Amino acid sequence: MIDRKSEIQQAVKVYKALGEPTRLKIALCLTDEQCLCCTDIANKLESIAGSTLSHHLKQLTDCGLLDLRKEGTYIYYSVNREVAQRYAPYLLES
Amino acid sequence: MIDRKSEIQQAVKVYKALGEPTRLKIALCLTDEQCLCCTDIANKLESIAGSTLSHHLKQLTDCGLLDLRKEGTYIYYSVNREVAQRYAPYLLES
DNA sequence: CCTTTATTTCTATATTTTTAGAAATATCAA
DNA sequence: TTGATATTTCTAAAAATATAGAAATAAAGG
Repeated sequence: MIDRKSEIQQAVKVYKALGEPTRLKIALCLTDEQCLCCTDIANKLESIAGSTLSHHLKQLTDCGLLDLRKEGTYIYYSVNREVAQRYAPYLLES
Repeated sequence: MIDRKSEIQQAVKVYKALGEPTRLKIALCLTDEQCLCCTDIANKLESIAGSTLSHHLKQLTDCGLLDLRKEGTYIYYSVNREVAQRYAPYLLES
């Protein structure tokens, strides 16, 4: 049972997550590349501290926009297509 | 000629505008009601200062998400369906 | 012209967010 | 166990944002 209020709250979280250039870039490069780990993503962005990236990835996963899969020491991130489709299908164009 | 970079910049602006509860509510009530003036919108939100509302409406129009039409002393706002469709069709659900 | 109403701009304050260094945790491999 | 790499958490500082009061602007009507 998802009520209107909590749905709006998720929408706010998703849009807040995407409303920051670094995080939008992360989301866009994950839709291109399907699945990347933290270090791969860091390499795609000019220069970013690991702790900063971790913080951004947390926001993107907390709102449901990214899924993650742990594999040994690595964590692979990918876009949750259902959430993207609902709130920001723009991400899935290309 | 819209290049990739400025397109991403607009996307960031749109998502930043929607990533704040008051502004998302404004956008949602405009998609419901088609067209409202400042004062109408203020009445739909529990309590908000005129100056604050003005600030939010500016952000929503600057990113292209809202259109406005001046009529005498009044300014009527409405959702730009093209922009909403592109970046956040969620707004147009009903 | 004066008054009223609608809206914006200016200014200041409080809150949130972004950023990254340093230390901590986790997993793997030697 | 030790060492190396991946990632997170803690902490603090700098920057951005949200909010609203007060003054300013704009349009309409008397």
